[in-house]
Amino acid sequence: MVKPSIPKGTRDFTPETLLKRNYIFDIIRQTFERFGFVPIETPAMENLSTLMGKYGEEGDQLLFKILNSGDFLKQVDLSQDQDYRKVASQICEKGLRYDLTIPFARYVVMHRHEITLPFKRYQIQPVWRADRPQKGRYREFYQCDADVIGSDSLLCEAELMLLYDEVFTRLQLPVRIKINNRKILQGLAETVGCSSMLSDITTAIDKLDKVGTEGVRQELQERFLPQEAIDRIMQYLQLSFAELPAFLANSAAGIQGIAEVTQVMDFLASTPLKNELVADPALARGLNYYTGCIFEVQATQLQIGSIGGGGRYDNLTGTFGMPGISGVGISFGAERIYDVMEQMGLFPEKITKTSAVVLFACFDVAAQRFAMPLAQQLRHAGISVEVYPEPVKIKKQLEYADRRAIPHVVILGSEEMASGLLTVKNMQTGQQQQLTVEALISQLTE
RNA sequence: GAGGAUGUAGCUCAGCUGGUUAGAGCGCCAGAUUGUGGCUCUGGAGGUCGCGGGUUCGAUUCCCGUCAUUCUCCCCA
Repeated sequence: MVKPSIPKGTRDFTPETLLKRNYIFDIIRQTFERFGFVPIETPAMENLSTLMGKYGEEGDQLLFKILNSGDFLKQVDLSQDQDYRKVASQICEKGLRYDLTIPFARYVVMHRHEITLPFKRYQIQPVWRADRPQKGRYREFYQCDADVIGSDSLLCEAELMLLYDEVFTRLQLPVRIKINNRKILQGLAETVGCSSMLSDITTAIDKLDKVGTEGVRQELQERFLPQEAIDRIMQYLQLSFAELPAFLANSAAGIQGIAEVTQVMDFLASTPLKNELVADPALARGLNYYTGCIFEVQATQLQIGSIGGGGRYDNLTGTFGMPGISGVGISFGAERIYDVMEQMGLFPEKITKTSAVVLFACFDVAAQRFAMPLAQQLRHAGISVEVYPEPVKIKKQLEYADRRAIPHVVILGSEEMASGLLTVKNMQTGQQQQLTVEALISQLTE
């Protein structure tokens, strides 16, 4: 006998869980479509050549690689000591996708002739990372991405802010949306005389919420920034957005970044958000492919890290031979949104219930045969119906209805078949009535 | 990659400084109620104490190893 198990960091979803997850996905999907995004899907596996080198050194390590079929050892040169990475590249040509952005870039290039720019796509699919699982972190998890590719306009950024606002409003989950611009951070790096260390600075600043100002200072010291630069960065972190122009006055990039954020705000001037939108100079985001505006969403009532993020990237398709295309996108962290909503009790009561509204409980096979056309009649009236498949004791069948939270049970035996009147039991009140099918239907469809 | 914690019934866990038939709650099954769920009562089933080795007269308990799970850091969603 094999002890049943699933791989580390993966999950089965129970009906209760999946009904709640789908509630979130449905709202996100509907909102994407309301903003004119169209769906695509890409394969779970991509060629490793598509994925490798796109997520940094550590990213390559975190890719799940798929062993070639057939006699994969035939190709391998084991005559001398080899780096395992080299061997891996000889025996694996495919890998599971790590995110939805790179496959999308690949998709755009491959389908360039059938795509009309600007192209607005959304994609809700699982991704895989060979990471060590932790609380709220899995090896298989879903991403919900929407990107606009082929437009430089900051109206896209503004609309994405409205999209975030709409989704979290519908989920009744209060959030703070932060916006900043990579060029502002670049301006900071220039201003403190460390342009070449931009990514060190952004990864350090990114931890501000987690480790505090002293933690950031320490992080910067470990990354060997000059003391003077560190002092000025600490000074920067205290600034409000309004104070940035003075601080970044000598950086063309910095001024450009401020202008971009301001313009996004201008686009939103006459469509106020229901949630908080703040320009936050301290917002960094680790990913290095962002080049313009960057966003992050946090739940305001719970400390749980970000539940969404995104930004503008230039030239994402460049590595696939299609340079000069700019895009901007956002992502929803479905797993964390779920956790927050669960903790705050935001899932509507009715989605946690079973789908069936009526159960037919039959005494014997004759009653079951009698029930079949009645069940169909109810179903055609739009009512979800189950017929209990075994002619066992009514006690047993009522117990089943009780556990599945099915609100109505039709008890069917010789008496009902003779009279043509159905015995309908309301499982909440325990009361029973004798009804014709028509009366039952009209009662349930009121 | 580094460090910690935990593995006992289907689930959540108790089990004293090592001691003879390893317990509880919940769940499950049956009955009280042969055409009626929840509540109650009665009875019942269910355990290689993760696995391997060691110490001992004796190990669920102590030691070592191993596997699994989980948490923190790194990184990320």
